[in-house]
Amino acid sequence: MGENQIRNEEKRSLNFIEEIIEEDIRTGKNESRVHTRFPPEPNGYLHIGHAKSICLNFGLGKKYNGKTNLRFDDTNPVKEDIEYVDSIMEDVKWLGFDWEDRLFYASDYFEQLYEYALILIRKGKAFVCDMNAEEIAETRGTPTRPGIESPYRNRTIEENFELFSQMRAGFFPDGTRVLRAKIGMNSPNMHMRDPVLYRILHATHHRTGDKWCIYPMYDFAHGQSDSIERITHSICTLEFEVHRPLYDWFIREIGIYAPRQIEFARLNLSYTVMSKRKLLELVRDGYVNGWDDPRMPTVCGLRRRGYTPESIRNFADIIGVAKRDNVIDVSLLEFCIREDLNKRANRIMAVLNPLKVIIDNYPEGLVEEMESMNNPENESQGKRKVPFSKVLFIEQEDFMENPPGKFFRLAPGREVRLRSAYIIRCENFVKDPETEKITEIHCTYDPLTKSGMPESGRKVKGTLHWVSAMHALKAEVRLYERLFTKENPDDMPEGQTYKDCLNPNSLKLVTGLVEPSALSAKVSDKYQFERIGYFSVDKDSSAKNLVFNRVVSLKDSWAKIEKIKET
RNA sequence: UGACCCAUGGUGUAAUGGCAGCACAAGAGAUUUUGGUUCUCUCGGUCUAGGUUCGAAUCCUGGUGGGUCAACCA
Repeated sequence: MGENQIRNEEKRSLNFIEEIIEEDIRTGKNESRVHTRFPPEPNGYLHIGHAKSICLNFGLGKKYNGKTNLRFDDTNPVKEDIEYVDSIMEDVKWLGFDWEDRLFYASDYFEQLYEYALILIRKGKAFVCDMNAEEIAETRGTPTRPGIESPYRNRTIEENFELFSQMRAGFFPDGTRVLRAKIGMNSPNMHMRDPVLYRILHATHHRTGDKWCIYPMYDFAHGQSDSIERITHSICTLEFEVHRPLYDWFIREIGIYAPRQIEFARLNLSYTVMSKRKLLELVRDGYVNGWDDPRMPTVCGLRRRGYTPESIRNFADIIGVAKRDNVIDVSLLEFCIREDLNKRANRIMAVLNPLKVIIDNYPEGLVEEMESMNNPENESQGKRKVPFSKVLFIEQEDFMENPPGKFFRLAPGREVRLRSAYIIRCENFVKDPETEKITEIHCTYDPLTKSGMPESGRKVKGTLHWVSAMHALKAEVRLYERLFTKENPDDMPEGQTYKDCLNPNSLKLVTGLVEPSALSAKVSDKYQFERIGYFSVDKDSSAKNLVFNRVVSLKDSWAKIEKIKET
């Protein structure tokens, strides 16, 4: 253990949750144990906001030598499904976290929760209410006006026992009765006004089947589940702050172990929506192609897009944790994946918008294998051979007939370097007289400038990527952009919704030409297409039909210059 | 016309009564066989009014602004 190492560990500031935890450890609370949990409801797919919570909870468990449970809060059988349970487990694992043998379900505790309800009834702290949902809502009052007590509030303990067991036994149809806490109707906190504890739901649960026809409300299950699991720090988002007094009331009245709830601000990302409802609509109404569409902020969407778990974990780390509302700039997420892939992704050459180049003085039929670095950032990733021949393709954008001042690429009479190959000079070009489109460029190459030769060191302004026409592979390339054109799609002018700012260009399909080494590409392999961006092999890809998703473009200072000129 | 929470550069986050720092973004330059990467530099901030204090982003009070809460959803 060197001194330097100790010095390096020094002084990384703590977030407010870590401060609380370290204080609890210091004072010996819970025998200085740290035990967190990630408690999703299996009614949808996880998104980047959940990823923040997962990284937080599992990260804290790891950091303080504690444990982290995965618990499904599955108290509403009509909305939940095993499909979601499976996808959530897959996503948590993929993100790099392990709940070991601690996979739990709130439904595991239904019997225990029922017992807790009985305790409250016995203490005269809960009653069966015969009002329907509408009546309960009407008598709840408003935040500024107290509610009205239920006429069933003063039933005897015996009567409540009888009715509640009949509820469980299936005597009553859905919605006819509920079990309510008896707290009062005057609290300024709406959640404290005789809240519903149990409702009748003759529905098949994905785990308990038809065993139950009454189900606990989330509020009656969540805190007690944490208590049963001896969670020390129940970390949740801000909107549950007002629920905390109710959880505390349950814990106190039932007389069980009390976890400490800490609330933090949920993640918002610019140019995206995060609510389950909106995400569902995007999928259901066909604005995207499923939950794992690479434009979706879902974990499976990001994965398919080509984001790595490391980049997402790093993102979660960088954005921090606090209590104030926040909107993180997507460019930070993009920074994280570029940083990761820059170090790791092999480079290959691909041309997305091909323009034919003929090297007039290059021998007909000759093919040279050009050696190229897989990753200049990391020599250990090795080298590969790229075939070069007389007819090539470069990008349309890399040639201009009348280039402006700062254009460093190919133009009549100008020289450029072909990456890992020769320096070439544009001698002339062919233009379609009707469309004015340039169809073909004629160049000469300088044989002494082959990559690695002494003459190759000659200064030229630009370096272009290219593919050999006779060797190039066709590939379907899916170019993604942000899904929305507005920074905050949730905040639209009167009469408009987030759907009014969907980006019509969020997906552009092109057929590109890639160098032949791409033939070995396997699903989810990551590449940098030199000078273009990072790409990930889509699950639709096969040797016959290569499919690449653009994860993110490279930073492009030339595009910036051009953009400034436009405006 | 309630309760609770929050307020630091464009964005996010530090500073725990003692020099307002870091990252992203933006801008300038250097390097570069990727207009990438890397490096250097610049721009720019404590919501407001009082109070406490030798000293306040930090503590107190008022204001202002934002958020959350009125499912038999979670």
